[in-house]
This record gives sequence, C-alpha cells and structure tokens, in this order.
Amino acid sequence: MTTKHDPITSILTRGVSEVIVKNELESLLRSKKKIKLYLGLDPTSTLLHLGNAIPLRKLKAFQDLGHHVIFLVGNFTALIGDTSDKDSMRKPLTQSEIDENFKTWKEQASKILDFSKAETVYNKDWLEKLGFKEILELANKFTVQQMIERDMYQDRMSKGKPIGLHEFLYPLMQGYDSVALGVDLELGGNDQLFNMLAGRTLQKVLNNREKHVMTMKLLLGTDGRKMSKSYNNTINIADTPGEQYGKLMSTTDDLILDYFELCTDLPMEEIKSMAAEMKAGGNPRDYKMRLGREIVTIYHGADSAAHAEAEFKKIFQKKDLPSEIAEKELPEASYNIVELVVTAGFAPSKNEARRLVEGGGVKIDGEKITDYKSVIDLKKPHLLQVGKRNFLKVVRR
RNA sequence: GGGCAGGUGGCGGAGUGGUCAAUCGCAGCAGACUGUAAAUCUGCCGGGCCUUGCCCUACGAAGGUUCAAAUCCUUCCCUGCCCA
Repeated sequence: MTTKHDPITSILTRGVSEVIVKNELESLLRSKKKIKLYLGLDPTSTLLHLGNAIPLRKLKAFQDLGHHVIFLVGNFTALIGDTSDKDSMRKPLTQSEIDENFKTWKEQASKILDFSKAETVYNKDWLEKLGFKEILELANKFTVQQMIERDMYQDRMSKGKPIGLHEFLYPLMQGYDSVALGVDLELGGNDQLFNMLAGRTLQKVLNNREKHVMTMKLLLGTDGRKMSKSYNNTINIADTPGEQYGKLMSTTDDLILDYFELCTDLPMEEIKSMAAEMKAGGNPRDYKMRLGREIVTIYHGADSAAHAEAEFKKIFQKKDLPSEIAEKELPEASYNIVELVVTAGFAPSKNEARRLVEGGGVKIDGEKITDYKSVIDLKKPHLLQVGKRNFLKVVRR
C-alpha cells in the first residue's frame, strides 16, 4: 500500500479529474522508467491565468520527478481555434496575433515550469507540412457520428447554429501532435478529453503505442463561471500582487477549497482540515486571505504577498488610503470634474465619466461629488478617487 | 440546384414605416448593504456636445421608394432547416 505522501499517488490524484488508463499509468510510473509527456496550449491570449496554470503545475510536478516534459505551443492549432468550450465558431486568429500572444508566454510560464529542463515545441512545425493525403488518413480513423455526438455540437445543432466542417479537424490536429511527439502521456483540462483521446487513438494506430491521458479539474473564475478571458473573470499569472490578492478575495466562497487544491502546494490534509473548520463556523474570509497569500507568494514571492495583504486590509477593511498613490501633474488651474476623471484615465469618454459622477462613484479628497458641473480648483493638490480602487493625486504642474 | 425561415447592441432576444440609440434578460460599470464574498436593492449601460435639448454613427452589404426606413422595394453576401 502507498502512503498519503507518496509522490506518485499524489501526482495521480491531486487536482486530477480523470486518468486514462489509470492503473497502467501508475505501474508505468512505479516502474521507475522516465516517461515523456506534454501539455499543449494554444496562444489565443497574451495572458496566462490560474486555470492555465493548473496543468502547467502538474507538468512541473512530473518534471520534479525527473520525467521528460514537453511544452507544446499550439501556434498552428490556434489558427483553427478549438471549439471544445465554445458554443459557437471562433473567429480565426491571424498569424501575427498568434505570434504576438506568444511573446510573453515563456516569461509567464517560467514562474511555474523550469524551461531549462523542458523541451518547447511548436506544432506548426509538423502540422503545416501535412498534405491532403495524410489528413485523409487521419480523418478515416474517426466517424462523423463520433464527432457530432459531443454535447456542444448537439447543442449547436438543436439551436440551429452553424458547425464548421473544419472544426472536426481540430481533434485530428491535436491528436497528431501526440503522434509527432511520440509521448506516453498528455495533460490537459477536462474540456480537452475528447481531443486528447483522439490523440490516443491515432498514437495507437499510427505509432502502435499507448498514450495515456490525464485531465485536470476545471478552475472556475472569480464569479463562479468557467475561468475564461471572454468572461473577464480570470486571475492572471502576470497580474500584480495587489490584483491577484484582490481578485482572490472577491471570489465566491465555495471556490476556496478548489483554489487551494488546484493552485497551491498546501498538503491535502491541511486543506481538508480547513474545510472542516469552515463547516464548523470559521469565517471563510480568513481562509481566503490565506489563499491570497499562498498564491501571490507563488508568483511574486512572500514579501509581495505580505505587502498585498497589508494594503488590502488598509484600503478595504480600514477604508484607508493606499500607501502609495500615483501622482499626476496637470497643466490647467482648474478642471471640470468630468474632464478630470477622463484626464486621469479612469473613464474612456466624457459621457462615461459623467455617469460615474452622477452615480456617486467619484470622490475628491474623500468627498463624494455628484454634480457633474463641479469645478475642481488645483491651487492645492487633490486626491481623486473613482470607484473603490482607483486613486490618483492630481497637482498643478 | 430547388423550397422555406432568418441575419438587430458583448451575448440571447423584441421591434416590422414616424413616439427607436432601439422593450426585456444575461454579462459589465457605479452606488447601498457587506467580509472589495454571495444574495438582494438602486442607477447607468454607442459616441460627442453649450445636456429638460442637439449632433454623429448604428439594426448583414450596396442601392432605391418616402417628408420620414431596423421596418417597404431591388440586387448581393451569409446562416439554418427541408428536398435533390
């Protein structure tokens, strides 16, 4: 029997949704053989978020056990766009958008993965070279029924929404990645199961070898929906400590334990005892603060985490001002409040600024200003506050 | 290739000659309440301005009819369903 702290058990279970085929993979890992595994991400956005970080962290866990890990950049698959998680066709990205998106990825992912020990590959290198003949060979391994059986397609069909023929090619492409790499295991979110299984099929037929599949639990965003840039509910790896901490504090309470499991390294036993404590009446807020510290520490270090927490307490619990407020010098002697808000960059248009003022979202030196005709004299410096978290000191140049 | 139904704001979805910058729901923003939680309530939610009002842009695209078009006509493009 294995113990709780056995690294192989932990790697096979923590944050894991499903492993196919679990006992085979387990015995492979226990055989001490070093396996080859990969994670593919399509550069559809410039920012990686905590949801992307989950399989990345799992990849890192394998790396720490000495396995050969591959980070695959889907710079070709991104051209088609995976629709696994979408209810409609995606607008295709252009090559330059893809390149642009990828630019800072490595920097972001380096906070998790050690790239000096990982291999980075680009699926454009092999997918672009495939001809019609090869593609047909891949396509005849699957049936139309298998494709349209998927929920999202059924859903779109019943709603009369279009399904592009090319969308069926996505699993083929992702599957071919496995073949090209000849891996033992692929990691991904549980929305990737179908695509990863396609790779398993192709690997078996074309390379005559087994590829296992490990799917990770899905991380929900700050609002409880799936974490996705289109919902604007992501917590990004590149967010500042303050942003990360604040966003974590504003997430729904019932996500706390998931976040601990999926995004931190705290032992599962500790997470379980927190669950019990909260059930017994512990204030979820305190656990959330702990969560904030843990996560900010991972991406920015312990000092930044402590600072972020102190600032948070200061601004939102004591309703104090942040300790550092940006200052902006303005040329005129006085400003209409609406102009001031726009000049400060807190509203994109004057109409928007006016609405903020009328809605009571704008304060000068702590005083709420609701008359959009108010004029602010800059003889002395003023503190402008818009909403709960935008502060700016304005002074005359 | 033929028949039918459609294309409206980030999304869903009303409207079918003037009262339409376009009902409503979701998402978003601000406020109240709070634990910057959730839930709830209130206001806002194309842009600009000299803001009880005015101007610009916008209901797939281009033309046309009309004092007036998201709404009518023509052509084109796109989508779904059915038939072949």
